[in-house]
Amino acid sequence: MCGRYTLAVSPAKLAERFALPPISDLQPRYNIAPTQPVVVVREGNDGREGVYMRWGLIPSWAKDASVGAKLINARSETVLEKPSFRTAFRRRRCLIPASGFYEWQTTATGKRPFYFTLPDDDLMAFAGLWEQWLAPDGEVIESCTILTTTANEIVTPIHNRMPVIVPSEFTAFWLDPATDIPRLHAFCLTPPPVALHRYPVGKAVNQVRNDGPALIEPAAL
DNA sequence: CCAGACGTTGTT
DNA sequence: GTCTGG
DNA sequence: CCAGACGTTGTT
DNA sequence: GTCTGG
Repeated sequence: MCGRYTLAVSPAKLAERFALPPISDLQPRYNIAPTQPVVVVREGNDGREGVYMRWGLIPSWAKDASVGAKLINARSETVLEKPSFRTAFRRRRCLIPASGFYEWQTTATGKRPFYFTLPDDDLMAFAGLWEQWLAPDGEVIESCTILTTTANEIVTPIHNRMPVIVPSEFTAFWLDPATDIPRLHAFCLTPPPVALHRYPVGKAVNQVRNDGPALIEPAAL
C-alpha cells in the first residue's frame, strides 16, 4: 500500500512538472503521514491547480471526519464499486506529487522500512481521488486518497501492494474529467511500468514526529 | 419499510 | 447518497 | 503506514 | 486485540 511518503522539491519544479501555478508554502517533507495536509493536483474551475488537502478521504455522507483516517488508500480493483470511492473516481480524480514513498517489509524479526524513488529523482505522481465534506460547523474540508495496485517486481520483495504511479505523459489523461472510465480503470489496474529504485532506511521514519533528509539515508539491512 | 454500513492492510 | 440486511 | 491509547472521578 | 491520531 502506501502509508508514508516524501515530497522535497522546489515550488518551481513542482509547477513545471504539473503545469500549474507555483505553490507558495511548500516545505520539504520526508515523512508525510495520513491525516496530514498534502499537496494535491487537480483540474480546478480555473484550470489546473495545486492545493492542500487532508490525506484520508472523508465521504460526503460521513458523520464525522474521523472515518477518513481509514480511507488513505483505495484498491484499484474495487474502486468502481465502493460507495466511498466510485463517485470520486468518475468525477474527482487528482494526482498527488511525491519524491518517493516508503513500504515496510514484515520479517520474522519485525518490520523494516524501505524507500522507493524514480531514476534521476524524478517527481512521482500518485493516482488519487478527492472529496468535499461539509463539517457540522459549516467548514468545507477537502480530503484525498491514494489508489493502490499489485506490487511490481521492485516492490514485491518488500510488500504486495504499491501506489498507482502516473507517468508525466499521462497527467492530462488521468485528470481530464472527460476521459473514458473503463480506460481509467484499466490504467490503474495495470499502470505503465516504472523503473523504481529501492533501498532500506532506518526506523526513524516509523515515528510521525520525525522529519528531515536523514530519514532517507540508506541504512544497513 | 427502517437501520446501519460505507475501507485497507495484514494476519490467520 | 446508496446499498444491504432484517 | 506506525505509535500509542485503551477509564473514571475529582481536583487544579 | 483494536481503535485513534498523526
